[in-house]
Amino acid sequence: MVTNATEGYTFDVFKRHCASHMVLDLLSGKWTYLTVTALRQGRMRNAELARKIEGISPKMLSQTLRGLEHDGLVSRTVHAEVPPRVDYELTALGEELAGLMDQICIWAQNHVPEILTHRAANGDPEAQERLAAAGAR
Amino acid sequence: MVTNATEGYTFDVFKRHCASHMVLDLLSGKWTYLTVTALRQGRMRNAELARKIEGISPKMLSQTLRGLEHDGLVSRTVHAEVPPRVDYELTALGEELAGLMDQICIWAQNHVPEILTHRAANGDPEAQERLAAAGAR
DNA sequence: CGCATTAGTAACCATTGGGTAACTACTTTC
DNA sequence: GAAAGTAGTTACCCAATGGTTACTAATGCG
Repeated sequence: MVTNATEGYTFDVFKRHCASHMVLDLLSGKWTYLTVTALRQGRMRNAELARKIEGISPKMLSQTLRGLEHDGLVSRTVHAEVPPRVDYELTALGEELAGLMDQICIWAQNHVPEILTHRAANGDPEAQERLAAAGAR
Repeated sequence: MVTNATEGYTFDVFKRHCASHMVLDLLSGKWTYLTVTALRQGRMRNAELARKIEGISPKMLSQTLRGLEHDGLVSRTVHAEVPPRVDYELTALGEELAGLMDQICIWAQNHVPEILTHRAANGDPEAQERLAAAGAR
């Protein structure tokens, strides 16, 4: 159980119906992580994001950005120009979260070999292939 | 693009088919986060975890633990006793990740009010209710 | 014998998340 | 007048995720 520093809230992440289950919403979703991380590099347009995040469909990019905007992590600015220009930027709140997410990203990148080794040892064929490919290089 | 410190790997999280997409696998999944965080408090048995993580079904607990074990983040020890006793513990690798996840968890807890305010402003009825309930306290 | 306890797994179903493709709206340029 | 470029949305479909329920195995205890 944790007591919130600023307000008087008392809650426990492990309980259902607890507001901090929003954590899960923030982290889940296949594209949230990549989108937030991409925006760390600064303000970007829809098409730029689509190009950067390989494999994201227009629908999911839009949906993910809408979600982040909803939570106040990303701001969306429409410029009155032709052709239209819309850009997205992390808010201060978003920046904070992005920093933490980036830590995990860096950690993961540095431990890819270890995790692959574990997976391969447990019989994961994809991990075995990847390891073999990396070893051959 | 990031170059791995220990090996010679070069990869980019934003590319598909990149090994660091494992990040996503680690973070996604409704229960991974809670399970890892729960295990930060030390070695635990199946039933203890089930009690702690409110709402998790036996199936999902088992599946989540199996996944974490697969990746080498959690170790599973079976004791030759009757009734059977099995306990789970974070490995060194798991501990590291758990620490980072906890940062995000703490951040989220501290910013619940802000995020709820944003959501409420964007017309989210659940957020409006929660805010009203918190205000009344 | 039969029940209780622990730690599951298996089968089945409902929900949701995500992908694909097609379509809109607006204006400048050819 | 038609095409191109920008930023989307909508409809439709499939696959993955997760929930529910029922079942197993092993053994000590009354």
